[in-house]
Amino acid sequence: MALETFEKIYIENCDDFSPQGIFECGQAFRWNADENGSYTGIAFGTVAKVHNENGRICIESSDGSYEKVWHAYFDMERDYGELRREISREKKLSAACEFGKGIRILNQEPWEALCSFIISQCNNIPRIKGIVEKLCMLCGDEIEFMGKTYHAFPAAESIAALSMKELDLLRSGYRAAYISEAAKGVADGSINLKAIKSLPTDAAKKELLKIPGVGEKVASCTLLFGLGKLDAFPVDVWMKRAISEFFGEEKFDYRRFGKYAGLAQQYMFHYMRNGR
DNA sequence: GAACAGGTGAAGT
DNA sequence: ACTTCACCTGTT
Repeated sequence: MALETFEKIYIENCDDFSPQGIFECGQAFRWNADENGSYTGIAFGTVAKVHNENGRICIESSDGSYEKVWHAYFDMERDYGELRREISREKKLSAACEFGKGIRILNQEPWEALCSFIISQCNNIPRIKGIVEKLCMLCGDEIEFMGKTYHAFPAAESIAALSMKELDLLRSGYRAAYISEAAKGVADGSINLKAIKSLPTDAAKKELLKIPGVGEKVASCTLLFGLGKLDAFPVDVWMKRAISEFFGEEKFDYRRFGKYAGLAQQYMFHYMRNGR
C-alpha cells in the first residue's frame, strides 16, 4: 500500500467559517470534537481535521482531497457574509444571524443525508450519532488517517445487503425497516438520488416523500443538507418554537426568505437551541 | 415507572 | 384536511 501523504490548507480572512457553528448545528452526524478544539470528521470516503488557528481556518486531510472533496463540501464558493446580511434585513432575525455567524450549509452525500435523517426521526443527536456510527462500523469501508482507522458512510448496496439481524445491532428500533427499504431502493435504482437532485426543490421533495419513513421533515433535511437545495426549510419541534418566538402570532411563510430560506432556518434553529 | 426525544403513517373524524 | 395514536429504544 502506498504511504499516505497529507495536506494542510489554510483559509485566510474567513469570517464566515466557524467549525463549532458548522458541526454543532445538527446538520451532520460524523464530526467530533477533539481534545484540542479541532473537529475530525468523515465525508465522501475521506477524513479531515478542521480547526481555527489564530483567525484562519486550517483543514488537514489526505493529499488532494481539499480540491476534490472539502472545497465543495464546505460550500466555499458561497458568500455567507452576504447572505447573512440579506437575511438580517428581517429585523426579527438579526440577533439570530449574528449569533449564527460562521454557520455554513454542508454539501453532504445524498444517500448519507437521506439515511441519516431517516434515523434522526424522534431521536436526540447523541443517539443519532451513535446509530450512524454503528452503521459505519458495521459495513462502511475502512479509512486510515494519521495512524487511526475510520469508517466511511456505507454505500446503499452495503446496507441493503445487511440481514435484519445485523441491522438489529444498530438498536435503531422501528427505523430499521425504513433504513433497509431505502437502501434497497437506492441500490436497485428505483430511488435515483442523482436524478432527484437535478429536479426543482418542490418536485424533488415530492419524490422523496414517496419513500417510506420519509415525511415532510426528513425530506426537507435531505434536500437542504444532501441535495444542495438551499431553499428547503425543515420544520421540527424546535423550529416550531423558534417561529413562534420570532414571529409570534404573525402568519409565517418560509418562502419569504426565498432562495436561501434553509440558511435562515439554520440561524433560527441554532439560536433557539444554543443562543439564549 | 412514566414521560419524552430534531417524525411518520395509518386510522379515525 | 385535520387530529390521534402506535411505533423501538435510551435517557431522565
